[in-house]
Amino acid sequence: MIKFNINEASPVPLYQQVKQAILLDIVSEKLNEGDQLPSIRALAKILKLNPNTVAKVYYTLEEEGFIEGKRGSGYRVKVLKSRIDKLKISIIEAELKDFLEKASCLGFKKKYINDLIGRLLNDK
Amino acid sequence: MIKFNINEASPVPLYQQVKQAILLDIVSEKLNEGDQLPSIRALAKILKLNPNTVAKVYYTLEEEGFIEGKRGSGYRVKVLKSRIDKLKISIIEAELKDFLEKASCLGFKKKYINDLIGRLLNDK
Amino acid sequence: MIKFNINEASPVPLYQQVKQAILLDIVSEKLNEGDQLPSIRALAKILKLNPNTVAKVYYTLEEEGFIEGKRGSGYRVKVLKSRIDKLKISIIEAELKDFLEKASCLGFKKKYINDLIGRLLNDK
Amino acid sequence: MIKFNINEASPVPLYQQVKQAILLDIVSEKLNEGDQLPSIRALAKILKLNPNTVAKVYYTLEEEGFIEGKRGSGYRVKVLKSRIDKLKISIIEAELKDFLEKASCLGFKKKYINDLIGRLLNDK
DNA sequence: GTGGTCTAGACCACC
DNA sequence: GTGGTCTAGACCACC
Repeated sequence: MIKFNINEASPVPLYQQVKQAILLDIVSEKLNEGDQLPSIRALAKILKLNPNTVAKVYYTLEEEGFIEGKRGSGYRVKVLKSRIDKLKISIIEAELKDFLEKASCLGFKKKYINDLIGRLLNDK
Repeated sequence: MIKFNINEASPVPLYQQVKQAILLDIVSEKLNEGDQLPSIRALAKILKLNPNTVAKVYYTLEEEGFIEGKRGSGYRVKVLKSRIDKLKISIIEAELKDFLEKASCLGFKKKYINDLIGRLLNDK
Repeated sequence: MIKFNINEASPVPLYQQVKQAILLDIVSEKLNEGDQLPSIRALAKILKLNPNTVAKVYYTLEEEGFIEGKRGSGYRVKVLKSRIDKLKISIIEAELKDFLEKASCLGFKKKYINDLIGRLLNDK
Repeated sequence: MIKFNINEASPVPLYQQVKQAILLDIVSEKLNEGDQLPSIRALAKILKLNPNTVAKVYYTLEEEGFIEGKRGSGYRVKVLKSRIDKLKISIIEAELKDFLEKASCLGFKKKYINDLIGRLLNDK
């Protein structure tokens, strides 16, 4: 089951939060080619959202080619392994650049960051 | 002068983007205790925003204790060095945890991440 | 229905007057946990105020933890009985201290004040 | 010396706060007929206000007949004992009515209020 | 329908 | 000049 951390107070629209959660599961291969997604109504019930909001999620994911809907049989994941691998790398590099930029902006030295990373990586 | 990268298309409200930019300059000590901020109207003109929007930025920053305004004489930075140091560390640790969680969620191994960090840290 | 005595001429901002009126009804338990407040637009119409002004009232009451708003479904009262009881007492004691201080400052004797209170209390 | 509790954050304009403080001293007979008031500039310096603001105070107090200014010799208190006595009583009665109304609005019983008053009156 | 953000522009107290 | 309040009215996400 997909893990949704919906944050009501966030300025990010709910439908985008839901979309990101599904996308993350596709990219991390918890959801795979051909997997069935919950129905709009079912997911709306689970997340306590209006079905319109969930419909918007599926509609935009379909537009972007990550899932595919058929009348009467719901939505299924539809995505190439090669596309996922590219996405993964571009996501993680962008995130890391972001982090390093912030760190340098706050005045942290390479050594401090390296130590911190070492510590947190081994905590896990 | 504060660097503002306002993103009109972002779901993050403009006033929060401006607020974050100022906060970043306070935390990174580009803005220091006692420094005068541009007047509401002046900043509004620079950023091509409505004065009300900038007023909201200053008002909420004041509520959170980072700046202080006086009738007739504008806003000034008002923040303790010790508070900044704590903030810095908590920000960078939270960002890093976020990043590492995403990385592990996407299935990247420690080694891969470590190599990537090494590469990007030395690029700079 | 909440009773609003808005005084246009007062130096107290309109939004604070409205806020105080609502707060008084919460503290005096005319408004109770879970009660729905009128929508921003409805209340603005009733009080002949701008919706922004009423929004500010609700926003600040929410910040202080007295009411809670949800997108699409409006604001509701959200306050613990125990908090109300404490508030009541602290309000009435502060008001009374204020009054007694003024009275003593103006040179009224205990006896005079006591008689006056006795008279006014029985008038009611 | 007059005691000024100026509250910068209050919505009550500063000039009205200063005016009230002076008026209270006149009514409580700490300032008496003929007493010299500090000069506009002197008072402005003490209160860290702009001289314009203090000038407004004196100007409106003069308009209302409580003080009188002469070119070259500053302002003096000018008020009849009978007027003060009437003022005193009307002030204290209005304050008390206000207090009792709030108390009854908050649901406090006569007995509770009486006890509270008894307690606070004897504290002093 | 609901609240949240935003613009344009006014008036006030204070400097 | 400065900030604080307020109106009129727009557009968006969500119900």
